[in-house]
Amino acid sequence: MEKNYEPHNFESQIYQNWLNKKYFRATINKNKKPFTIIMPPPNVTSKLHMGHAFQQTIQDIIIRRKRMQGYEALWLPGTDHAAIATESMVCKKLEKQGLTKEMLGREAFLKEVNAWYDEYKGTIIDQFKTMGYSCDWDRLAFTMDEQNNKAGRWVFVHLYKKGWIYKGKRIVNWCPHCKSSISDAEVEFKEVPSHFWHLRYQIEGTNDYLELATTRPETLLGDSAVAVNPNDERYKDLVGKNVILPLVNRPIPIVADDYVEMDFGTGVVKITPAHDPNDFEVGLRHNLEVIKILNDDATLNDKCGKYAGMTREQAREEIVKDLEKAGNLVKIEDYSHNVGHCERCKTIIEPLISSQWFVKMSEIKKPAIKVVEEDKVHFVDEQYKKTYLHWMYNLNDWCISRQLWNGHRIPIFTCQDCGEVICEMEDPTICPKCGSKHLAQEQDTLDTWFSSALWPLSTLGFPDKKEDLAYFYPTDVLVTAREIINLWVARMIFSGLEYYGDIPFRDVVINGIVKDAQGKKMSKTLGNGTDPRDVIKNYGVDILRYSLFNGISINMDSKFSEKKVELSRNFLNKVWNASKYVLMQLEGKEVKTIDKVKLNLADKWIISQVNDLIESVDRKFDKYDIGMAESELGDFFWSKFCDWYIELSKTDMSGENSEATIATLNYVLTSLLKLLHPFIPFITEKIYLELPMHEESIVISKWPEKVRNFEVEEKEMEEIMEIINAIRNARNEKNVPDNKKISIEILPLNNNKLFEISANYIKKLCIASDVKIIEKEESSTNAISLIFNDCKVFLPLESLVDSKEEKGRIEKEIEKTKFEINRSQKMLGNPGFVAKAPKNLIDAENEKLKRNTELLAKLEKELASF
RNA sequence: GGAAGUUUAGCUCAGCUGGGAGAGCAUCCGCCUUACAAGCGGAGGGUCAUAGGUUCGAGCCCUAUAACUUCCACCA
Repeated sequence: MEKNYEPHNFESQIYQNWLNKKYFRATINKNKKPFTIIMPPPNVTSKLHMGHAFQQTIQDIIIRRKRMQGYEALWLPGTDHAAIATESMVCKKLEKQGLTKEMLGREAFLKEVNAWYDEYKGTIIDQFKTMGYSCDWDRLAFTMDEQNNKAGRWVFVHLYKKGWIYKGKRIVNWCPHCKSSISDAEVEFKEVPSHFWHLRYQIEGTNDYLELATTRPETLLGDSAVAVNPNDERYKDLVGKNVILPLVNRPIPIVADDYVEMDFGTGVVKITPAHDPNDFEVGLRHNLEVIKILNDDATLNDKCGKYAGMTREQAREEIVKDLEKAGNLVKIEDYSHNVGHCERCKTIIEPLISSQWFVKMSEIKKPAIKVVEEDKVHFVDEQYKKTYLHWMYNLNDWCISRQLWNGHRIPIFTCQDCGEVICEMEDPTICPKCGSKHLAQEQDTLDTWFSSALWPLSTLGFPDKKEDLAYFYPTDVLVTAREIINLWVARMIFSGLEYYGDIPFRDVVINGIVKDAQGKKMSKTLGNGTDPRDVIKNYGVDILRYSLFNGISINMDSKFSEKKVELSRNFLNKVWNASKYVLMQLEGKEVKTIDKVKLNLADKWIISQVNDLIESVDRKFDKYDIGMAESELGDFFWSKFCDWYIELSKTDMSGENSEATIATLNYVLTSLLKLLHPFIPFITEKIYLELPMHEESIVISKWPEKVRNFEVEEKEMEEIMEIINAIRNARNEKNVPDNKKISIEILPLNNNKLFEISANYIKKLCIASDVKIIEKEESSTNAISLIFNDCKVFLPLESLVDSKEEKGRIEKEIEKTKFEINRSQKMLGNPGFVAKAPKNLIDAENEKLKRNTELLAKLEKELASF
């Protein structure tokens, strides 16, 4: 093995070998249980960022352990076509050439889009491979590939025939500049200073007025009601009456609706169903007329009389003037509020009514609610179960049509001659009703989430390949982000249930966000992000992977910093060096398994510790607490294995029973490498293959299992460790530098054999020239004495010993012990505690009391000798 | 506006069904001890956000408050 840890020398080489050996390939294997993860597909044109590195590595860690545990482990990768983002990028590119998509036409435009995909496709996949991800690359999927198209078509036809797809009206975000509807995600809300215009409408048949406030007086022309809260005492009597809409002199009703907040404004709202999403909803509930008053470019249309042709800004000005003249304007207040802007052109968007396609949700959502309520689909973080259910209970019909060209075109054809609507698996060429060949397909495409919702099904071959589906589906765990619980997770659940009759996954893990060192979200515009590609370049993949998880909970947001990368580098370097040491010890020796040798005390201790570790790490893994599992492994490796065991083993290595130590070193290192492998796959493989006993690759090696514990020896070793700590402490207190050896005398009071066995451990770790086991106490005037329950330790430090100081030290020990005794006595004297506390706690407390009482006696006797 | 999360050492975070406040980094002291100075040994450092409550016992459970973060909605 090379002297220094140089990850770049072997990481990519090792990965290539894994690919060649097809370790990540998963096929139906009746002798194994499957374990499946479907990757949430990253945008096909994206580049690796910290969010990917974090989320995908979580999955790699999970799947690698399962593979080692003997499951047929499938991690199925894929990419997303990201319709909106791509369409907007391609449009921008065209714009630079002075073109628009309309100038190209649909077909040519889609060619451009595909060229764009081809150009960027693969970058993100290559970067995932660099990260060491153990995906079955043969199954790489794309949300626009054939299987997905087919699944989408199947589902659409299925829903259509069931009568669950329909065309309806809805308010969309309309950009008057782009002359297109845009999705909610493309709307930027910005705080804009404006006014609150207080208006008064005359109540029909009276001289009374109703006062209301609005930020958009120009939409008054499209008003079809005013609304108040049904519980509002001020207006209760007016509900059902009419007011006269000023300027147009049209009577409109006063309706009662919960949407209105009593203590906002005057508690009265004008309702414009055609130009406000909330008003539209109110309109539906009260069956109100929908009056569209705007053209596509946001000028007022011909229904607006003298205002027709004005822009919305001009109209606002004119209408306010006219209202003032007519005596309907009460006052103008300053008011600033959020206004939606087009992300691309920054124009203020206009909510407009238009025709859209919908999926009826009332039936399809029912089983999806049930499986989560019953935890058949289990959100590992309970809080998200609430998020999900809250959304599902209030779920309205799903608008699936988008006015984009990129994406899955809605497979509905209308006969231009007889009006017959056709929706089948194959594109029709003639009308089945009238035989006409004049068929027109819908222009709109489907919401990206429509196909994403089928991801676990389509990637496994739905609706065709029933075998893979039967074996790998339902998948085991979904790892995804908080903000798409409703958009994606929910839709996969009802889709799986409706189209295949089973849940798509059993566990849902929602991962946190990786933020910068200050706790700010990493963003391109802020430029505060760390690029994982830079970390890989400078430190290697394992170090990046390790740094992402050390000491964090994956469900919470974490902070990433260069500092953490350095700490990780230090750890991996430690792993390298410790392994190098172990390999040196094993070289040229016959290495036996630990059940074939007579183990030393330290060997038994570390073996017990490793077995506890395996249990604990497994427990954490099973709770998806992988950040904590990593930290525990790191701590164990560094402190228990390196600082304690390797140091202790050095004394046994030079003894006659070194074969046990060799066996133990081999066993412990092998186990630790395997446990660490899911986190840091490359370095562990590199070292593993150097070990004398190894399988073909650590990737397919067997995950460690608990073998045996040595309870007695574990306790004994820990007692010795406690003594070692106390001696080291005394050395430092007396300022004895580490380059000066001391001599140590031990007077056993109990278990004499233990001290004979351990003398060399103490000698080595306390930097002693010799450790003498004595039978009788000698004069202690020139020695420091340390009192334990089972022994006394003397450090004859001659001139450094000050009998006054020694007396003080013993007195301090006595104080401490008395305090402990007092504490125990108080607790045990408390009738409430004795009556209510669990028995094991009371027993433990009694035991402590006993030991401390004995210790106190010894200490007091020691003090008396001064 | 609605909901959720966080608040523990100077920093980053652990702390299991309530039962003596932990780790790493940083700081200070001492060491080139034959795997590792990117290292080894040791030490100091905390009113567990605040105020109440439940309990024999609260970092943990309940109530309120504050600050920060996130998600959803976008409100006349």
